[in-house]
Parts: sequence; C-alpha cells; structure tokens
Amino acid sequence: MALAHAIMTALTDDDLSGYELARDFEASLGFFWHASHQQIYQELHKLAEKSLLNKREVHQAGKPNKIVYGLTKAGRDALAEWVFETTKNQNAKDELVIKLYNLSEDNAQHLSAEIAQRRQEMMQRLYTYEKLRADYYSDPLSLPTRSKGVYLALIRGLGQGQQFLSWCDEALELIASVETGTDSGADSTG
Amino acid sequence: MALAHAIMTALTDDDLSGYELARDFEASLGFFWHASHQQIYQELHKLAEKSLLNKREVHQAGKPNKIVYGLTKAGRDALAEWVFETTKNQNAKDELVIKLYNLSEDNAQHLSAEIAQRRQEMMQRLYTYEKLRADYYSDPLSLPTRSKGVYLALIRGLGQGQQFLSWCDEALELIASVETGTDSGADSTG
DNA sequence: GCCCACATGTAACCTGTTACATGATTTA
DNA sequence: TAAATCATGTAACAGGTTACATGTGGGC
Repeated sequence: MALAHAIMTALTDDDLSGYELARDFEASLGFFWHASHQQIYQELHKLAEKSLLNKREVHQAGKPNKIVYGLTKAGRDALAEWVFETTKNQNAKDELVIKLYNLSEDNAQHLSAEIAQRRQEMMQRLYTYEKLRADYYSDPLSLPTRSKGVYLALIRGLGQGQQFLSWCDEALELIASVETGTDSGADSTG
Repeated sequence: MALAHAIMTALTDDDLSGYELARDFEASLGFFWHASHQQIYQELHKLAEKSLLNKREVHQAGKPNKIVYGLTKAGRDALAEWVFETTKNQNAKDELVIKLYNLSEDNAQHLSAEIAQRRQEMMQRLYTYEKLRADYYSDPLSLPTRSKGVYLALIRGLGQGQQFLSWCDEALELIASVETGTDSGADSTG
C-alpha cells in the first residue's frame, strides 16, 4: 500500500488534483516513486472513500474543472502511523544489469549505447537536483525538521545518481575493450 | 517479462531446479532482481511450455527428486534477442525515502533505527560481494567477455551499496540532531 | 514424534501497465 | 480544424505477494 502513502506524503503541504500529482510525482518524488495517472486516479478514489482524503471541485478560468484532494485528519494520522511500520520488501529490479550478465561481442555496442543514454538522462536529472540543493538546502543542520527529511531524500537521489554516473564511465570503458571492430579493425590508430 | 529473462540468464552456465534458482537468486542476481519461489515455479512452467527451457527429473540420494531446467537453443536465442530490446520503465520504489519526507520529532528515533538496520544488512551483503571481487575479479581487463559483464554487475552492486552506507551515516547524523531528548539536554555543546 | 531443510505446487488477492475513451480550452 | 495541454476516467491484462497445501528424508 505504499503508493497510497506516497500520495498522502505529496499532499502533506499542498492540496493537489490527480493531474497535478501525476505531473509532480515525476519532478519531485519521481526519483523514489513512479506512478501513472491511471494508478493515481484510482488510488485517489480509494483514499477518498476511506475518508483519508477529502475532495472538492475547483472551477478554473480557461481550463477544465479539476478535483482537488487534501489530507483529512484521519489521513494525516494514518500517514504518521505508517512511518512506524516496518518496511519489508526491497525492490530490486534492474533490467540493464541483468542484460550485462549476457555481455558478448555481439551486443557490446548496443549495451554501450544503452548505458550512454541512461547516463545522459541521469545527468539532466542530477542538474535539477543539484540546483535544488544549492538553492534551498545548503545548510542542512539549520533546516526545520521536516525539511531535513526532504534534504536526506534529496542527497540520497544525488548520491545514487552520481554513483551511477561514475559506474557508467567505468562500464563504458570496459565494454569498449570488448567491442568487435574496435581492437581488430585497428582503424585510426594514431 | 523480465523475470523470464533473469531466470534464463541464471541458467546460462548451469542447469538448475526451481528450488536452486529461488535460493541462488538471493545470493547472486538478488541485488538486482528478487523473486519468490512461487513466481519462479510458475515462470518455469511457462518457459518450458514455450520450449525456451527443457526439463528433466533428477533422482537424488537422501533428498526428494528435483526437476532441473536448462536453456534450449530457442531459449538462448530469445535471451540474446532480448538484450537488444530497449529497456523502458525504471523501477523507482523506495519506501524508506518516502518515510523520510515525513520526518518529525515523533518518528526520528524509529527512522534512525530502521536506517541503522538497513545499514547493517547492507554491510553483510557487501562483505560477500567484496570478497567475490577480490577473489575472482581483481583484474577486469583480463577477464573473458561474459565475465566482464558479470564484473560490471558486481561493481554496480558494490558501488550502490557503498553509496548507501555513506548516505546512512549522513542520515543518522542529521536525524540525531532532530531526536527529542538529544538536543534539549544540551550535553557536550563542544 | 518433532523440527528442519529440501522440493514443488495452487489460489486469492493486490499492484502496476497498456490500451482505450472522453471532453474542455488554447494556440497555430 | 488540427494539435497541444489540461483533466478525468474504465477495462483488460501482466506482474508480484501472501496464504495455503503437500510430501520426502535427516537429525535430535
């Protein structure tokens, strides 16, 4: 039931519509939790039915109406309790690494390309995160308590990302030593 | 369908039974892919039905019979093709970090404990990985091609893990500054 | 006899993805 | 009028978890 809690977490400070949640998830919590809009809408219905969220329709000028959700007292309580529950299963799913177990002369070039692309995507993401840290979280000890938690999430993402970048570099270098045509063809040696 | 390919990857070198796969998954691929025995048995049935795996019953002395699976030619081909498919969705699910967004004086102690426990578990895991690297992968460039891929998977796990350890340290330190009773007592102001 | 490791499975349920569906409003 | 963005939804299916079920053989 962690999606429910990720949504409630996102609603702690601001009331948001399903559309806004789906969009903002990618930008903020997105590093640690991903969800499609379909999933989010359904979860919002469930949470509202359990009275953990309240909803109100908001009329907008020049845009369709939206349904904005907010945490109820019961929702806040449920979220606070959830933090004390023990987290059980670690999600370990990394297709790219499974692919690497199958590294061969045939697929080395493809895997290089895939890693290079992922590296590029991560670079862009890290740029945003790094800016955020520099702008708002430069002095962690002086932050209010909740922001300290957000800061720790932020540097978790940054650290993971940077580690990924340097791994990519090492991977690309080693895979280059495998690629056919690179060492046998010996073109442009000088 | 990535579980299927993770299983086939595990069967590349050795034929294994469902039980052995479930057990070994944790030890080797476990860092990058987790699956329960129920899931594995069902996937094995599917793969055998599609003729990507063959099976044979093995009679054991002092143990129940087991059903050992191996890759067929079609299976090897399917696996080789899969490597060239583009990986789409990144799994980003980390409950612990979502919990951190909800850091408060009330739950600081609990979160510290949870992080400390995870740190401990990771330490043990890394010990195994580090030994593996030192024993078999000390000179990556001289490894055969496929082993280079395994090596890259290994250092991916090691890097991620070490990054996690140092993040834990920083997190524990910062959360300590939050915990009630720690700062109000004003001990060792330094 | 009881517990543990070995060994394989089914069923119900929850979670997550993909495809499909609808409709308003703005900009080109 | 066509495309883009905003906005919300349903349905079918695939993936994954939890609970339940069965049976062998060794050690205490």
